[in-house]
Amino acid sequence: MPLPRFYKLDPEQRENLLGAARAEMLEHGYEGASFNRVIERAGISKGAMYYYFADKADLYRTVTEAIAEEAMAAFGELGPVSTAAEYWGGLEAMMQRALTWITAQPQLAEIGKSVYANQGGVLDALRARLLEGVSDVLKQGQDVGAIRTDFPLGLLAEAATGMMMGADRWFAEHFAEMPAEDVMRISYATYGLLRQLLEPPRAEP
Amino acid sequence: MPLPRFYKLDPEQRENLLGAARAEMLEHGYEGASFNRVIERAGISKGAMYYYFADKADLYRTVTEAIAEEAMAAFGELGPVSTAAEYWGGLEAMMQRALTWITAQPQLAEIGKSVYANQGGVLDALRARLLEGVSDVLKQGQDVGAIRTDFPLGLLAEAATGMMMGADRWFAEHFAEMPAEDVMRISYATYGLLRQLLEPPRAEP
DNA sequence: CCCACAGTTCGACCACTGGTCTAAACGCTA
DNA sequence: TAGCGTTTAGACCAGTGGTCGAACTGTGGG
Repeated sequence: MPLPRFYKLDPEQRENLLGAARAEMLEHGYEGASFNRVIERAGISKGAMYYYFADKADLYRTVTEAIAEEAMAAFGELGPVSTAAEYWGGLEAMMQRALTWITAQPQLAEIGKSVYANQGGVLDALRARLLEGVSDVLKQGQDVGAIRTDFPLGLLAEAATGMMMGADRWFAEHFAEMPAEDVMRISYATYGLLRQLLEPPRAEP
Repeated sequence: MPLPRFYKLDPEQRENLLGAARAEMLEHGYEGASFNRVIERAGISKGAMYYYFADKADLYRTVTEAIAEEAMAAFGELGPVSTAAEYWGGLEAMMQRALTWITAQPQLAEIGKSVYANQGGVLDALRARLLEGVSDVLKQGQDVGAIRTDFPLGLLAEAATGMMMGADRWFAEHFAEMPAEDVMRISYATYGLLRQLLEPPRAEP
């Protein structure tokens, strides 16, 4: 997080700094973003930047966390559910909201995905929080018998997230060359795939 | 791939160059590896290096492809199968071999995973080949009725790979603090999870 | 009034990165 | 030995993230 002084800065300047960093990341992606260019963009000196942020990672982390916050807000909450059917309905709606946000903000989503892909880097904490969010949702499902309990919760969360990321990658690569109705149909079916992965196993016949 | 001249180099020197690059990548990971250090390690001049490799990406790609080759060889083939039961047996053995290799070569595996995580970078071609391999194995399963056919093959491959990567991440984070028998049990159960994801859906009761 | 002092800003500078380019050394054939 | 393509060496380049001392600001006290 930024040094405490940063929060004593007038909001306009704060927005300016973070905005410059965000613009840079949108244009060049997380990896390609240049600290020096951010400084140039913000019209501030290097010394000043380092006066407010510990280092490059600090700045980027701050921006990325803000994006994650926006995403979370857009995805919304599951809300209270008391039956498995309600749960799956709520989850479907949530996934729908997520999908809408992702397609509306493809660049932001790209940054989000780089958080997920990142391993051992500065975004680890953020990644952990994301998976905690998923775990929480799954936990809710377990409480109403919608989600299987025969696996460690964290493992389920990782597996489910990984699966959805994989599916997302496939869609990103193919949805351009597909009729819209196929996209809809298959993406809905993929939700079914997720559900099948997470539901308690049916008894053997 | 390296410039053609590289293959006219005497094998010892070839091994030296690739070895230096590999050592550097093992020590610092794919992202952290420095081209200049590789040159230093190899005891060769920069001009010579650029004489044999187009650029940094070229060198790293070559090394990574070699590692992928080794991994593929270690995983082995599924072999001919004619029933679903045989298929799942063969796949289990294959996953077992993969797991063994990964735990024996954790650093190499780490590089392999960074290939998977990578998006839009120099490793894209390699990533595509990996998924093609997975697709081939799934295709074999479809032919004997072991793998569902109600999804595009590529999507299944991405989803399955993503799920396993997620699971792997969980194991990497938890297996240190777990009794070995739990690791075995859960990892075997995870294989069941994969199978459940990929098998044709059972008819509704 | 002005001086001291903390808080803030500036940009020159540093070590390092991947990449380019000239020039010399080498091996070979004529 | 002269000439020619191949190979090697390393100075050099722009760009990177990061450091640092000097300069500027505003404020409170003697």
